[in-house]
Amino acid sequence: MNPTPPLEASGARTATAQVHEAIKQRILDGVYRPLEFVREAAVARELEVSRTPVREALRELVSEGWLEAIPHQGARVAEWTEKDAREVFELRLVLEPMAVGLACRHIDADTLAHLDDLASRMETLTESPLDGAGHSELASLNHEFHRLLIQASDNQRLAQILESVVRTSIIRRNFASYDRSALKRSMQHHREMLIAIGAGNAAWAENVMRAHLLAARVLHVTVDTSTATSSPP
Amino acid sequence: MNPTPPLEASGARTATAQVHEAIKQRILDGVYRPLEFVREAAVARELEVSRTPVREALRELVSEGWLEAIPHQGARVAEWTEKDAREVFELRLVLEPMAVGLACRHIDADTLAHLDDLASRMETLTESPLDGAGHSELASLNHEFHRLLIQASDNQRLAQILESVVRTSIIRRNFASYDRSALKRSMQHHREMLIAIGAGNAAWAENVMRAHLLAARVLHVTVDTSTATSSPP
DNA sequence: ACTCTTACGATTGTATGCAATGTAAGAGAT
DNA sequence: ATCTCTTACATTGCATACAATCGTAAGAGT
Repeated sequence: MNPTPPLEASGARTATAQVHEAIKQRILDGVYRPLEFVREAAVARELEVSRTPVREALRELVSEGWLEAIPHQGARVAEWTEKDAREVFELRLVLEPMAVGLACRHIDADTLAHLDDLASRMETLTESPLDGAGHSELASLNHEFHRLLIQASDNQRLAQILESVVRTSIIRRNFASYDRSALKRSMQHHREMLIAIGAGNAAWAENVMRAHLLAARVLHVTVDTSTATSSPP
Repeated sequence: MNPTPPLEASGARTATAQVHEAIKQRILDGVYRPLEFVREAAVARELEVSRTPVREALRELVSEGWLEAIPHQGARVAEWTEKDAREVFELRLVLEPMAVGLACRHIDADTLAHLDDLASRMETLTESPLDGAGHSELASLNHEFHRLLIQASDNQRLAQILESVVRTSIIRRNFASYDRSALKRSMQHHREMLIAIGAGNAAWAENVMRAHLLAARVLHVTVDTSTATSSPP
């Protein structure tokens, strides 16, 4: 699924993997801001390792798109532009429907039950007004819902691509801009997708996913409706 | 006076970049075979550098999917299974039509002319019987055609994803299994796509691309089942 | 005031030594 | 013979020292 950081039991990983995680977390937390350089020596000092594992972690993060490398100058946090947001949405709009379509053929009962549970917990959350922590938990559950759905597609490459594409955009995504009706509609989409998948109706599930993403896009960015891509037959 | 991005286009690249290229070439050439470990010390000796740039190049190649890393054991050439082939085809079948669809809106006259030239050269090649070198050149032109089309989509992430996805499958792809009619049909697809793009008809172009890929899959699946066994010496 | 040169400091790039880890062969016991 | 434990070896993981390179700012010359 995620090939780059060698995934092991979270106790005895290598130093490189730990540094990798730590830097990624700092980017997500906004400690390192866009266009800011991540200095090898500074990270090494703070995490109490040598520069070697830091360098290797930085190279990996560059390959994953978190940082951009400038030879002999260093690695800095990738900037997030309007064009990036558009690119990611275009990709999600094609890949996530593909994922649910494939999931219709491969999903097992346990996964479906897990997804159902996640959907229920999100619905419960949205029944009362949300504070900051509520928004944060909702975002977390939502991310897990989409991640699990993607895994169920049984296409490792698709899963890896989507994971990386979605995670880079997740930084500035939350539900703060959702009003009550938008929230309820979003939850409804989740529920409807599960029903379509349970019925083995791929086309239904795919189109609900497209509606789900397009509805979210309206809230997150200013949309040029002419950039819509046609759906496969 | 030199606004050109300081990327590795120059001849005086870093040792890491050179090692990266060298190893990639050896994988493509079959010097390193699937599941074979690429040893740091051996590569360092042969390329006359230390283990450090080799290690960094290996990490990058792992992130790009050329190798798989096993902690404390090394990096080995990723295996290519039937499932891999299926996954890649599923992705191309969705992403390449998307790319041509987007290209319909963003493409410029120069690129279109370049594509036209590539299509013509391929057609010329297929008019006479092909030897090994001919197949190789056709494959090269074909790869360049698809690459250029993908670039024209003006979606950098899509381009990067497709480049990596297609590259890993290109190793075992050639036109040796194409009979005369299949070759001509393939060339016809290229030509028709360019006409559809020139007319700005995205749906047309997308569907020709799907047909193009599905037609190719039929031939490659046949090839795969007959040559799936392990290799000679 | 302006431009070009140059020296310096900061940072990355590379080499090498040593520690940690996994693999496999062999000795000893059952 | 088979199993287990030990041990030696090959390889990766990490730390440190040194070299190469870039950006900057001071200074000479015009």
